[in-house]
Amino acid sequence: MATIIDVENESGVSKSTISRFLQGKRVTEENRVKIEKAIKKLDYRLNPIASGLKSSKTKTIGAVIPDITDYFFPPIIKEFESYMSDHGYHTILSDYGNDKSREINQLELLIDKKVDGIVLASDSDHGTHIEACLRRGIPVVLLDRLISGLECDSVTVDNYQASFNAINRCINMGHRNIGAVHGTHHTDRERMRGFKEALMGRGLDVNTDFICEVKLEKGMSEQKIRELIGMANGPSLIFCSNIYIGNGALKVRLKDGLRIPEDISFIVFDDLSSFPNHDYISLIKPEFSSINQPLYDLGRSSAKLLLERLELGMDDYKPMNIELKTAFKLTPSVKEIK
Amino acid sequence: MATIIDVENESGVSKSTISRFLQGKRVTEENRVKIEKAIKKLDYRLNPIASGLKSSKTKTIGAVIPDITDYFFPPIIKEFESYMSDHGYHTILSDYGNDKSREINQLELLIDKKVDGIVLASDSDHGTHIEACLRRGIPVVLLDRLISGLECDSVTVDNYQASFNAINRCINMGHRNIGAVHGTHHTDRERMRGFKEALMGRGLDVNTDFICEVKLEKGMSEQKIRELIGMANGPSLIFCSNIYIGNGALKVRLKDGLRIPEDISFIVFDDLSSFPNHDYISLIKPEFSSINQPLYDLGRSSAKLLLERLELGMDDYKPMNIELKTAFKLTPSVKEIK
DNA sequence: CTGTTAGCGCCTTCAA
DNA sequence: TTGAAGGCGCTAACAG
Repeated sequence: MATIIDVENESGVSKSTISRFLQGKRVTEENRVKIEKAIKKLDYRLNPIASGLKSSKTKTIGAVIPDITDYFFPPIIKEFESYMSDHGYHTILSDYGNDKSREINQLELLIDKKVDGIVLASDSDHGTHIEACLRRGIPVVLLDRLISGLECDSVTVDNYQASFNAINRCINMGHRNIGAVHGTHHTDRERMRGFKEALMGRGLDVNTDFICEVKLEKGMSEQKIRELIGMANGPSLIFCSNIYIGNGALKVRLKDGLRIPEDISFIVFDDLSSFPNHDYISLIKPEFSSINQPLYDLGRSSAKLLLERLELGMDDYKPMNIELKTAFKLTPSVKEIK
Repeated sequence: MATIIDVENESGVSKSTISRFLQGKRVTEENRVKIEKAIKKLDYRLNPIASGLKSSKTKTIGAVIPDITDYFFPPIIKEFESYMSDHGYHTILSDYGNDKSREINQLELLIDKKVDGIVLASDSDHGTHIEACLRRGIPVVLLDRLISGLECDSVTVDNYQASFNAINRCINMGHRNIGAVHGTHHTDRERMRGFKEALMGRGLDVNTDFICEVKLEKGMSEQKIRELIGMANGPSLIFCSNIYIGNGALKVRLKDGLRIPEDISFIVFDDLSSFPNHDYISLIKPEFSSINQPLYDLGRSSAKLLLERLELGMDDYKPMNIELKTAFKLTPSVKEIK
């Protein structure tokens, strides 16, 4: 491997000038030609490790997520990585497997690794580990999930407003007894806040009998949905606060031969058929009404925001918070009640 | 940030001894205690950039794949990253978006980055860019897809044998007119080789009218499947050489109200319902018969193999090739023909 | 087993 | 604008 010294010898130009040239600084035309020729001849490549030693920059960022096999992380990460790559950054993938302690651990490893920045979809209810990054001058962009009490750059969606609006639409369509099955994450809580305020805003009761919390969405939601459906004088519509609960609804529907919307109406936060490779779900009619997140935009916006922060630096840090808009897709899965 | 010099001063032990200690080499008990105390007091962390400069090791590997939003890469990558992480390596994700030239480009970027190794699911029909890695001493593990004429470590599945066996089973069940819709990748070709040899081995014709190639599986397979089904004296069973074609079959089935297996029998290479978050598909009965790949094992085996190669070094390189076994799941989607 | 001594390849003052 | 010189933090050869 040729080093800058080889280029110095080959070109007759000092390595400091070469180094400057490599950084795009001004060099006399004469030297430029000499240097370029030598570089080409030797097939010289800048050694990023050596340059990083002095500057402490690695052109590497860490993407810390709960589970890459989850629905929405692949498209988000794909777009993020692609954008960062186009801007000269490599992306280290760090899957903490929905394990809070591992999330903290992975963040520390990335700090030690000297990444230039981090994008994080946190599952934590405190921000100590994140503040540790910021304190060391490593910017963090929170993705999808905020942490209360933590001042930090972030890219999220309008969970509250979207849910509020969607429920309002259903009320307009005549629904009065509206139930919900929800998870426990920050996003679920935001969505349920929208749900409840929509009801209250229209003077409707928030009937807690109609609201179920499930901790492990992937397994438990089916049962809860059956319970709601089975109630005498139960809800006419069920709001599923995330896609796993929506999948529970889908399973109940398929297994029990539920007629939608005759038997019950559904709204799901996140649209299964909009995820890559899940489009065939749309063939099961009617599709569930859904609130759709802009997945690729989440990836792109967080990449842009991180790059911007990298430009700005961490001095007098003023968090930038981006909230993206979701789209509501109303389908015949919501019955019009006269 | 404390450096090793600080630890030297604090502990009174020379930095070379400290460095050795940090690498797990033998040190007197007395020095060990001194060093550990100083490290703890100063909260010293090894700077990987600096160590990399001398050792030329970055403890980083590149994972180069065609599309992270594809079905099987998330679980594979998850397992790979997790295993590598447990062994002190970070994984750079590099999605080349099914773009051959970008694949080559990404590999070069990773070489320049000085990664210690690469795992690659290639879409290339030649190995020039891979040989460039090997020549520079960067080991590559080919994942899922081999490249003819290239001697390289690899982890694949038994595409040929699995297809051969599956088709044989169908022949045993009485099928004589067997069609196929297949893609164009190396894996598809292997699978079709198994398909054809199974037929020939039993003295059956390989009816080329029953065999369709589709280039863009995601869009075109539906139509091809309809054509096969619509033929007078057409095949009684269709083999779909990959999951995208299987999805085409699923769509035709749902859209056209196809009865399985009364109207036609199906076998698909890869089982949709076995992918994470796709389990609800199994509720559509009968499930397609399928050949199942051990996704997590692909990730784990390639990680293990890469680590092993990192241990062995690249001197007198003898490629190691691992072929994992798939499992055949026979369901009522294949009709018994008397 | 330890400390001394050179670098690893690049960047960054500094004086010219 | 340029070159000389020193240093980033750690590793590795060497002699002891």
